[in-house]
Amino acid sequence: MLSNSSKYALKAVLYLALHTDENNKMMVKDISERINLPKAYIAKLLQELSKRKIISSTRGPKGGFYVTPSNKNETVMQIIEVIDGKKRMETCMLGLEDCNEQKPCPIHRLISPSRSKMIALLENKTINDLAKDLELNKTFLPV
Amino acid sequence: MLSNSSKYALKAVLYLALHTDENNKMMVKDISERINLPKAYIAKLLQELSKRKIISSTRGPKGGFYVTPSNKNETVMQIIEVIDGKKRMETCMLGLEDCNEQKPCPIHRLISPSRSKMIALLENKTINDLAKDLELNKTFLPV
DNA sequence: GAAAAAACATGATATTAATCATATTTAAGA
DNA sequence: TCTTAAATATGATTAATATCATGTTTTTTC
Repeated sequence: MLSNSSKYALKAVLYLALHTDENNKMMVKDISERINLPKAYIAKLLQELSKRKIISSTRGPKGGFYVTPSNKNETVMQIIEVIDGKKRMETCMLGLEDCNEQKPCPIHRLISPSRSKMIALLENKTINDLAKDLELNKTFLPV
Repeated sequence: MLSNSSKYALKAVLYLALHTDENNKMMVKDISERINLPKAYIAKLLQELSKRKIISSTRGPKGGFYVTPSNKNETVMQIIEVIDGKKRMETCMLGLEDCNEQKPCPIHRLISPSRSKMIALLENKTINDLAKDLELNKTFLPV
């Protein structure tokens, strides 16, 4: 469902949402240590997210990655789309090219409702929503 | 969600459910041509399914793969489990080892209900159910 | 304006999943 | 009982994904 990459990306963005802002940037070295994921790999992902304005960054000394209040309004699905591409989530579960409501594959009607629901939830959930839950200890992000 | 392998396996089993029985076996060469998937690959999958009694087979001349009425009572999830293993479907969407109801990851509560629903549906749906839909042209399995 | 510290861009390597190939075993039929 | 036709077992290759490495650009500070 999610690639390893988008799992890592989501973890990193949530970490940034909790621990950074315009005045408290964090460099990739520290992020990767804190969330316990490979530095070079996480770097590539964060660069991609930054290029697509899902998160923010500045180069040079005192630079680093951070998330602004505006960034926090990005949704979970937007992260997934940047990293995995739009298709991955929407493609037919049997991998059929022309599966649709009119010509459904054998499991389309069965699982489509649940999956659509899941996608809708991810599209409506913002980074801010998830960050708040973490702050209130309603959810957990172990390293 | 599903690996390529279990997609192929499900297609092949459904094809067998529609076109074979104890007296009408089909060899892997023909199956692969009909469903338009690589022969050697499909062979490996069918052998695994046969070993696990999800489908049936006999060797030698006039042999081949087939599904019995009993095989048709196997569920979609059983195919997935044989090919992908039990974990793939159930593992935390963020890949966290110790994510659970008591200590949920940031998206656990969000997507867990939809996913559980999906799994339950796959566990309760038999090959026979899906085969009937295909026979009635309620669903389609393009080659 | 030079030096250093950071992200950025690009490409290389390693690991895993997908695909293919082949020798072995079993069953049917002459 | 010999030959042939099928699945079976096993391993090799290829492709995709995950991971790592490094030179380039930008920004800060002195």
